[in-house]
Amino acid sequence: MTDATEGFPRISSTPAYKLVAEAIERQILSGRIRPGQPIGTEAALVKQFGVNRSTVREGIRLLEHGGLIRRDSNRRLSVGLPHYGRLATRMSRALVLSEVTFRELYEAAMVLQTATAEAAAERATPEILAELEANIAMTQHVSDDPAAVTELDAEFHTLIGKASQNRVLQLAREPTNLLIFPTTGLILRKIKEGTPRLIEAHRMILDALQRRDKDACRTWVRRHLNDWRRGFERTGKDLNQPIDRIYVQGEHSADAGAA
Amino acid sequence: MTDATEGFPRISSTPAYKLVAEAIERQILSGRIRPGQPIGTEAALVKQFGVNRSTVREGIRLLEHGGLIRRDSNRRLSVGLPHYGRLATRMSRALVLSEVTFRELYEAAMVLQTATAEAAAERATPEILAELEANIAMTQHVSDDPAAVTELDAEFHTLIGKASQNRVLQLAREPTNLLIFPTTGLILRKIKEGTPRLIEAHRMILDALQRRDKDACRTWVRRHLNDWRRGFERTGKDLNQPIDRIYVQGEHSADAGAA
DNA sequence: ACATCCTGCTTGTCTGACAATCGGACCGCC
DNA sequence: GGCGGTCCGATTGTCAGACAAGCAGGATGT
Repeated sequence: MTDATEGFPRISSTPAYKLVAEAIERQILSGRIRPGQPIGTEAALVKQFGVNRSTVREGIRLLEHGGLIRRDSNRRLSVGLPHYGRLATRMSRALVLSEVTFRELYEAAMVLQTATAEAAAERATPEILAELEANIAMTQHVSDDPAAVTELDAEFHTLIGKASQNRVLQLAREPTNLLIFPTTGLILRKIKEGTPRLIEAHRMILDALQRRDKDACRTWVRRHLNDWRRGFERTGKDLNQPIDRIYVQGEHSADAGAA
Repeated sequence: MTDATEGFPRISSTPAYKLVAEAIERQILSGRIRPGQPIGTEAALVKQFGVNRSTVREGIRLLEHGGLIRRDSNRRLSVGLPHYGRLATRMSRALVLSEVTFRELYEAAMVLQTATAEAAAERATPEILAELEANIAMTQHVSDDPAAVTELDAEFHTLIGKASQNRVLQLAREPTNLLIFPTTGLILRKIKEGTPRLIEAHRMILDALQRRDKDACRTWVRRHLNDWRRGFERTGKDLNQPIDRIYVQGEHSADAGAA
């Protein structure tokens, strides 16, 4: 005890792999390394940080998972922009796990979707309008298949997000999309007149976008979502119940490429 | 093209550490393991999965980073709810890295904050109203210190998020809060009349909340944000410029304990 | 009964190794 | 010269085994 080594407080119990992650993270966030630029190999990082490769690897995993780092085809490391889709998946997962109710979801979706659609009415480009048109045509074409319609519905709304040219809104809106989407499938399977109503709503929304008519846009988006809600209630469910666990997927499972 | 090799999906052998992560993730998402419940030790997982401990560790890191798994004081693993704050940090980081403009931020914030405030007007509890009141009093008290005012401003808006009792909105709104916040600091430092205006706006918003007056609420939130925008422009900046890199922090850096 | 010590268990880190894969150089053949 | 095939080095994914430090809980001495 009389020893000089006794009184020193714990400096920091932060494990080394976290320190490694932080160090690289700072480099990226500060802009010293730009997206797309390669990071050294594991061996190089080992030399730079003076820790073991296992430790470096654990640190790298963190960033890789966070999307700050990517491995391209060569399996080499490079800086990559965080992927919105992944983030949205994780947000929906968090929402489901905290047992958010359908009512909360509905309320938020109403706000976000109307706002996004209004922004889209201002700024939609001809290209996106064409994509929306194609989407509707395709929906009409597969209108017998609820699963396919559901998927196209989700795509439709994502396209509107893109049309808004506001990435903050897009990111905020995407989780509601992901969470509403599975329920839409259930509804369409149970309620026959759901699909035609959905298609009509999409048509009217697109029409409003083309005319740059924000009010009509708002009206039809509201109507569309209210249809969803009515359908939801007609399937015998309660808006106050939490979103079912089943609806959330792990973030590693979304790999089906766009056909 | 006439070749049969054109339609094959990309072969991608998923590395073992990812498989481990997915397996555990599925257990958690499906509800077989509940939040708070402990997961086996590393050694146990090694036995269950039949892979090396390094591999298990890399897999665990992924989930730990994603917030699905936590290490409590004993450093033992247990399931934990994803933390909203962390998610919001990561969202803002993604937005900054994709060079979102202040205009996008402003537009989204306008929508989200008004909607949140309206919801809060409906459902705010006396407890939260008291907290808001205390927050304003404190702001008044430190009105000489722009940094402190800024921090309290951020807290004020987070409280309104809580008052809305809509966690979807809350999560969607938080990133805009995080990103607007540093700029508010700059503005208050430069523009003297900023602080009193801010306090007045907070007062009026709280008043509207207490009267459950959604319209007044909306009006004052809009006014408050417009003040921010005017201040922003008066500091000589342009709404169309991307949000500065400096404003985003790594997610591991928030460690300064509350004094 | 209480304080103390010892003994595992668990995690964080390190050492060293090997197989598979990818990029590139090199070589032989048309 | 262009082409395909082969070999080599670099890099990653995975493994086996080891050790120090922190912590829990039981054994021990008083």
